[in-house]
Amino acid sequence: MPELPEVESARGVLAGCTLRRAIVAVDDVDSYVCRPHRAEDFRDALVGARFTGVHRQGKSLLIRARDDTGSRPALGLHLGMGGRLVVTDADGPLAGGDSTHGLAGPAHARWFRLSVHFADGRTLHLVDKRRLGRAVLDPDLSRLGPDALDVGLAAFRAALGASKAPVKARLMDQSVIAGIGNLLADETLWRARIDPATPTVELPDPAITTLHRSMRAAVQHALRHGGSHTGRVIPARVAGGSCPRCGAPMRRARIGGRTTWSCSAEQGGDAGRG
DNA sequence: ACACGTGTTATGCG
DNA sequence: TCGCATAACACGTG
Repeated sequence: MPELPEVESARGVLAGCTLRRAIVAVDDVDSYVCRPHRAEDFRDALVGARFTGVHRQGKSLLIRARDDTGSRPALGLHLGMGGRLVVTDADGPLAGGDSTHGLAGPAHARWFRLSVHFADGRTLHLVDKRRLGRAVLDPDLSRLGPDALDVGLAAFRAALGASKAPVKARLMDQSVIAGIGNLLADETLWRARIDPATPTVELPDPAITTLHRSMRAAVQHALRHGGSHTGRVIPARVAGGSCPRCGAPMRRARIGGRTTWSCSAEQGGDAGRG
């Protein structure tokens, strides 16, 4: 699930349920997800501290921590392809829990990759079946581009640059714009009526403006409606699907290494160019 | 059984 | 060296 909207709601869970509580134990059970993993690393860094704030850039989370004497290493979390954050207390899921998935229950403990226990009985779990998520200390976010949620038009245009790469690959490149994944990229380009295979350098100024507006609209829509999967073109990303706007057949391709769906009429050929 | 996937990174090619 | 495309990672799901 995790693209920008899902990570933003995870940020809300952290900010609402985990701040200012003393950390009494840390289970960094999965040395593949928790990196670098030297024994006791996460415990030494966090036990005795409290989370003081949560920052999100793109799909990355940075959780600042401190104790009575000063700052501690920050905890960096990335949800990968399917990770989630869940907070529980003695009565069960408190936040981030999902009634359909029920990821907080004991039956799902095998997918807990990192757990942070607080003095008041709450526990934060990183739940990740696929183990493509990551937990690190003092993460380096310097290679991330501007966040898709608040990047302005001028910065957006500058970030895209005059690349020969397909515009969809540029949108998904986290060092260009942070937060856009496969679904949001398809939704953005569909809203803008731009062929995802168009070399970025061939996009005229008006198309860049449209693309910027469409990206922000796609992200805002996903934030308000509960996730990247709520996009308007997402249901059409199936074999035999048709464009929700014009009814033309949807076309499947592989761009930037990811399955890509676009409208064969509105996003074909020179649409959005010239 | 087999292909696929809402992500990131290392490797390979021109 | 630069920039882009692909493979690899891990594992549940259809």
